[in-house]
Amino acid sequence: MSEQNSTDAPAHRYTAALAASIEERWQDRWEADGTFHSPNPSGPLAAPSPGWHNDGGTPMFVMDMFPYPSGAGLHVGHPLGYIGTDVYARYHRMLGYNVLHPMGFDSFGLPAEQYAVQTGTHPRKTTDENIDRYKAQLRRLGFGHDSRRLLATTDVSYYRWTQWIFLQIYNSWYDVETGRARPIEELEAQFASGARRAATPWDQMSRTEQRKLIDSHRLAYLSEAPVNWCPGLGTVLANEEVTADGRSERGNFPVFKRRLRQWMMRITAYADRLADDLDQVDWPESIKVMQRNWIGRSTGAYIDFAIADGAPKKRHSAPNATIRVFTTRPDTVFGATYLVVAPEHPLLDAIVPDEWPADVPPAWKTADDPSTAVAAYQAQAAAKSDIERSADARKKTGVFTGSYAVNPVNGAKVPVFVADYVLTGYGTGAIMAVPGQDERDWEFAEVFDLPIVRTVQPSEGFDGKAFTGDGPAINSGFLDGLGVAEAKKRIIDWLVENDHGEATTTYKLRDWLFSRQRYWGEPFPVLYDEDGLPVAVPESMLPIVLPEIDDYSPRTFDPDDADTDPEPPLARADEWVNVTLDLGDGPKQYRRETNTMPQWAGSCWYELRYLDPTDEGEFVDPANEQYWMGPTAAKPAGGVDLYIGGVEHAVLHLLYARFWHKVLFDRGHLRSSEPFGRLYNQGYIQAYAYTDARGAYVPADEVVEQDGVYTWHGQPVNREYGKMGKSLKNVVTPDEMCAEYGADTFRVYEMSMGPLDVSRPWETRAVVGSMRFLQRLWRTAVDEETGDLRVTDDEADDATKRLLHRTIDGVRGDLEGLRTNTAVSKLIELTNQVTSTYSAKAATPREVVEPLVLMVAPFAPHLAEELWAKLGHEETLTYHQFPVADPALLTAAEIEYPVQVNGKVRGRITVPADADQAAVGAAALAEPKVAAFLGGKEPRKLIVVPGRIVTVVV
RNA sequence: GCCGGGAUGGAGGAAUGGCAGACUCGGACGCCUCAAAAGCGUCUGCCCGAAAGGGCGUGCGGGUUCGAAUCCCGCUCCCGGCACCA
Repeated sequence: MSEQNSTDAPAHRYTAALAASIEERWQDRWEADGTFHSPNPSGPLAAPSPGWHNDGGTPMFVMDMFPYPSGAGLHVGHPLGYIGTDVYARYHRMLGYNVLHPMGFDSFGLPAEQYAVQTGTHPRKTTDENIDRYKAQLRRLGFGHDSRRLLATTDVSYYRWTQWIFLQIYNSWYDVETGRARPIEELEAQFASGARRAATPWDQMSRTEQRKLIDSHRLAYLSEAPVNWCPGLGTVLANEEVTADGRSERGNFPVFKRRLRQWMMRITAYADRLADDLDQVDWPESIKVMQRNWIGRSTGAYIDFAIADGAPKKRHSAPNATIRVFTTRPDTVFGATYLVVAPEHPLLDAIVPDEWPADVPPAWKTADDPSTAVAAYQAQAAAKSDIERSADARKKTGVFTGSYAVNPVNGAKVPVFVADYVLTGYGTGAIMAVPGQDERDWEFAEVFDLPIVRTVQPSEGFDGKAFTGDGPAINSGFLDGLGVAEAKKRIIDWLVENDHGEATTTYKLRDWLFSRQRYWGEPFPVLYDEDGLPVAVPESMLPIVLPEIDDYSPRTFDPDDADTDPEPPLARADEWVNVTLDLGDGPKQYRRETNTMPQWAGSCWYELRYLDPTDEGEFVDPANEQYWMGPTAAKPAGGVDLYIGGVEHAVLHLLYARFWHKVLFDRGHLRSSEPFGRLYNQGYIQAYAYTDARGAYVPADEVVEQDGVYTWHGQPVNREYGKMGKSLKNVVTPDEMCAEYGADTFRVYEMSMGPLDVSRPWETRAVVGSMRFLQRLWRTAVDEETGDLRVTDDEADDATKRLLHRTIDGVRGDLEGLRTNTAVSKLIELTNQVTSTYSAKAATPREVVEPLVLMVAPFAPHLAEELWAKLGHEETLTYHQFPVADPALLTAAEIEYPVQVNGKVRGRITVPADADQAAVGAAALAEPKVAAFLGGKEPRKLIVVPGRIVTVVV
């Protein structure tokens, strides 16, 4: 040992270097032994595994929202949830559960494709490199993932099943009668047999007409949908990719709303079940609320308003002369003083007369004739982007159509307006306006000086305009005096009896636009025949593999030329696109679908593939799905036992995945009816970022703070709080933390920062606290100078033993509830107690060290394995039983009670734990300071809370 | 505007009707060291006080209770979601 080294830390202190060697060794051993392999009941992964409970262990499936493998790699925020699930999974292995804990990659996506467009590098290459990097980063953190189940959505062996599931959806229709999806052949059989009727009898339709009819019922269907089309980029864009002034976020090109033929998924068919089945899953209430709001179910009624005769020159016959409105307040129909239809309403053309009718207020005549006025307004509305519409929100605009309708309850002639505050996509795209009970209608009525009739008596003291509360009906004929709920029932009965409407339910949820003009996505297993009609690729021809191409960019156009059509990159792969295939009726020419699926597709079902990742015959073996995800008493809809991820996926991913799961359930492929039985949202780790005087970001790790002032190289900087990001120069990576402290320290730190579901700032300098904890723990069992075990078989002292058992009890409860931060603090307390009691002695009692090591194992698995081995155990502790508390040791022999006098603690007494309340009370009154307050008098009240406190009231 | 969540020391947080501030960072002082780092120990909510001790204190104002960070009523501010959905 050299002179300089002699003053260094002791040779066997738990340092980052020692941690690194321990961690690498155990990671190698776990991998070699297949420690975290979870056997399936059936199939290729059914081989037995070490420590597995083949005879009655309860299955438990724990997983994370899998990452997109970005080029930037992981920062310290990403693993928070992964560590949480790993702690939970390791803990449950030690409780005897059969735990499945996999990981994977959501690897289709735009960044790799954009990089490919810029550099010509195949997205596959970029993606694979990024995945390798992520794997290395994840391995360094010591996760107990079953490595055999690692999957990537870009693997052909994975996406062939994504395509297969698409075919299941495509080949299904939703039977409203039975409330579930059924094979499309059964629908065709119903039409063919006459059990179900179409407008034209089945046998009088051409084969093409028949196919179009069937196609219109599929759960995956082609539709002309308005989308954001950006000719300059050659692609359609998501709403999030369009700026407030209607241009592309990337490139700043104009974006046009265009109706294009796109694939849609009929998620709306499942609206009720997606809303109702939330009652069967254990999710945060806030997420359930967000999903319910997104689905947006509201109950009300359709009411039909006939167009009044007379004014229009064009004559109409039923049903075109009727405007059907949707309302949640049919009880207010007596106050409907006008109608409003959306600018896109299909009936608009038919009801607009050639001339203004007589007696129209001059202010309503915004043009020479009604059709000019309406056309101008329609053009103006069409030019507005969604964002502009909402920016103008509440400023009511519209024009009179020149047409009148008849209120069915009182025969009143009411004007029909067109206005953009009525949305075309919701309800019927038409409303009855009741300004007395609706704030928006009131505002519009003020603009056009329309009559306002109250139909609900406002509550006393009400001084607003529209009254939306409950109250007795007024001015409402036979409804007068009824409350809102009762009035609704009565008016709906009346509407039905008189054939003017019916009760109904509407939803905000829209069908899901499912195609993208991208290269790096799953190809659709769809062909077009010579009639241009879609034909499913037979299952036997899957997978449809992405073709190799030279140029990954879509064709671009003159940015201002809206009348162009997207040409996806795949459209240029001529040999791939144009094929001759025999689908059973002889070789024919087909053209392949050249759109690809959105990135959501792969994440819609990955939890299922984890169960059987190597199965080549099925997407998942039913026996495996039943075992890991089948319904149980505690989990009525089945699904993953714990799914942890960020709240940003509250709606889209979680709703789409539930939808696919339910289709597969309906089609008999699954026993679970929900994919995720329990969901938990971890918080975000955020960070401070610093800007200099010019507003440029400076490296956060070079900023120093003194007395609340932040400076960078001497110049003052401004502090912001938010995300971690490369451009913000505040990224801290787990790699850095592992190098500086070790993976175990990093894991402990992330678990101790606070509750898992709360967002909080990252603070590198605080990580050392977790390092110190592990160092102390190491030192209780290992001599820092010699590296020898310093453990004795002597009995531990009573106080330490009792604390140990209280800790066991507390840590079990905390881990069950995912309260990792309080679990860690309890382990630190116990370690501190052991340190202060035994560090000066020759050795620490084994009966304390062993359970402490086992309890630390879920958090710091490498260190725990190392100590466990040093303690003489040859087997991994992964499947060793978690310590069990001895109830006899959970309470102290004596209890110290604080004694309050009038709410303030004035003294303390120590009594035997088994003392009865009277004895505790007597001891409290005898305490000198308490007695002084009493001054010899009897207390007015004496309250003994067993085990807690004594309160005296004088 | 509507819906949801939140506010506790210098910082992260603990306590869900019973001793507010566990545990951790930071800070002060000390030990060890030639020295520094690491490590270890003591103290660390605020105010008065040399100390003993006392007073105040969980965003603000009320209330219930022997007792409230915790329950109830009324506000303020912050974060997230939705946003003309009839």
